[in-house]
Amino acid sequence: MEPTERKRRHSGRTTLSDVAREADVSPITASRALRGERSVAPELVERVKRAADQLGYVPDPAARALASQRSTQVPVLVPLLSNALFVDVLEAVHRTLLPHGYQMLIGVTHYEPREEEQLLRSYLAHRPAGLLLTGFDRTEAARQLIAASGVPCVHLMELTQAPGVYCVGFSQIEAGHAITEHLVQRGRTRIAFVAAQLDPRTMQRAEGYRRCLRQHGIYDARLELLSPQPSSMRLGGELLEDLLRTRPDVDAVFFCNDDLAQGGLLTALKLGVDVPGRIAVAGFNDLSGSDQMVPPLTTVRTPRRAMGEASAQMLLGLMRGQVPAVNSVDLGFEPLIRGSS
Amino acid sequence: MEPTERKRRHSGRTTLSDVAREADVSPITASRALRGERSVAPELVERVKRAADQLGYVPDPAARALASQRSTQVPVLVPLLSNALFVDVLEAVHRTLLPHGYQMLIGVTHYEPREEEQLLRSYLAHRPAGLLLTGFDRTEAARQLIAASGVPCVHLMELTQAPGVYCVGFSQIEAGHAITEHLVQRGRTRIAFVAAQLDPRTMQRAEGYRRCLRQHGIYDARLELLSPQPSSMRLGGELLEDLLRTRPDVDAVFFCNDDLAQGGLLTALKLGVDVPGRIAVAGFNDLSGSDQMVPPLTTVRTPRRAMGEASAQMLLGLMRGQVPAVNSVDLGFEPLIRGSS
DNA sequence: AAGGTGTTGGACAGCGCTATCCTAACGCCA
DNA sequence: TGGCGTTAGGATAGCGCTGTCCAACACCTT
Repeated sequence: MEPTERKRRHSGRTTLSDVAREADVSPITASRALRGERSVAPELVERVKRAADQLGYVPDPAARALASQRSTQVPVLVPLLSNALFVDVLEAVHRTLLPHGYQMLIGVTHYEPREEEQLLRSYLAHRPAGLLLTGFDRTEAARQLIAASGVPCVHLMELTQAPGVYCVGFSQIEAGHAITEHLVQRGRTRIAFVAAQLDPRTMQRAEGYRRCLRQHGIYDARLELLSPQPSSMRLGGELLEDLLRTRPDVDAVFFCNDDLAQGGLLTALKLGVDVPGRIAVAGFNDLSGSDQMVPPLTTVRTPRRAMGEASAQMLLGLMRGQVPAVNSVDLGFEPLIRGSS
Repeated sequence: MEPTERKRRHSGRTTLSDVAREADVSPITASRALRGERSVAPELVERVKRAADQLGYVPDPAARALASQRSTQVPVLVPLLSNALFVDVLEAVHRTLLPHGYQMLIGVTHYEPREEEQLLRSYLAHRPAGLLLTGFDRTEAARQLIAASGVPCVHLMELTQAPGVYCVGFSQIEAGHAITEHLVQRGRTRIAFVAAQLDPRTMQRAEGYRRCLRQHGIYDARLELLSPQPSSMRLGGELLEDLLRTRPDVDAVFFCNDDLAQGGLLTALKLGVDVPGRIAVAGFNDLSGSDQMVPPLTTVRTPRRAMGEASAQMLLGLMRGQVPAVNSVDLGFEPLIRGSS
């Protein structure tokens, strides 16, 4: 009996050795030629690439990850998928990473730092190439996990100047301030803030709202309507009804996002409340449909696709070992003044 | 010089061997104990599990994939992320697979069979544990890739009775038929079909629409308004305006999805067109906001979360090597009659 | 009691790739 | 021309896990 044939488990796939044999070089040279790592004679590179093409060679990511201690996976952790905001970010990230050979993995935290920590633990076991996280609201354990892993990491949606922390976003506070200021400029004095979900970024917008109204000396805490429930159009409508009933002198509302604002607008329409005559309405994020509302919704355009792309680009640099020119990329925002105010 | 220490590349992570040593068994026994594979004495299993817990052992997916020729990744290919429909499906799939240790990978095909084939090629190189695909519209090469890979595969959104093909969905044709029938029952005779994107499922709904109207002898091809552009609220509004101008006798519209229908409703509102008096409106999918419209949108509730969950469950079975009781799971649909008709 | 059958633990090798070290060849300068 | 630094290819040995075969043993049958 030939013991040599006993343990073949070869899967039949084309391996690097096949390519090397075809190109008549050693497997290591083939590996280096394909990765563009270290210098290999141009002629050999050419030969190897041709052989790989010809054999239809696709590197085995598992083997590669095992040998190099690094995969091509990039987990992206977002609070929700039911918010178009994050879906747009994800789409942009995905589109940016894919051509460079990186796989985006989606993780959903439901705004729960505990869940995020859990996800991090499991994703870090995959030896990810990089990491994209939403905001800065996480457990201390999570922070340590990330630091200890040494995996490059970029933060989305918010900004910080903390050293060694990379982030791409815009100032939620300033954005909240800007849209509130717009309502003030329209002559409104009883401006409400209506919010749901109450995640950190929502609360930063609230902070911008407060600062603005305090500057103008017209801040009134009773005009804040905060609900911990998940955001939805239905809830927006309900909150507007509440508001009109309990604070009848209100003359403007800043909804913390467009879901709520759209629901609010439609409810106003149903109730026959004149917008913007009786009450001006502003939203946040410029989600799909806001421009189609009746009247069209005043809101803040936030750079979600740009954030996705810029954060992915920054991460690509970090994964290559480059040090970015700046730690913090502010992509700004743009108030969109439309018919509802 | 000690040559033994020359090539240590150990990453510092806790490995199976560490666990085995701690539990005082061989690594293989530890492996089997943790996977529940083959029979291992209950006492040993207990000991190994305790050791693993204590050391915080997390198996290395790359090593596992390499050795077993099978990863824990499940690519899910959908046409778009910008449609809430698919996001809901993905969310449900994700939620179902995660507790079983499988990772969902998202692929976006943009309704292009070529792109799908490309994605399949790259994902299959990862030796996925399973595969979830949208519909049946793909290249022959893609079909062969899937078959040759031997990877379990479940199809979403549509149904077929083809042997050896697993699918979870509902009858798009019947759903299109049902909502059209409803408009007929409301006494409408000039019923238009307005569609965008024109993917296979949209065309199946069109087919249901046609069959229904032919049965009633009131089919008129000039009442079909088909646009290849991507679907959006804005486009829905534009198409409705078109329709009212060029087919002034129209008395009902079936929009192929709620995006378009919502845009149509808001445009009607803007133009002062009475819905449902002058024209009845129906949509498809019951997307978020449809119930908040003015008037609330008549539509078809489609089982997107259920499809995501059921397809993932079916795939879990297939990945375990089980043969499902049925190849084709019909989850049905539900017409939601609301104010717009 | 001898032989067959099923169960349980382990040794071994290898999945496909790359990090590390090594060596030979090449240039450069004084 | 000799010494030295630099470059390019290759040999070797894993990365951490599991498939395969084997051996030991318990249990049962005739």
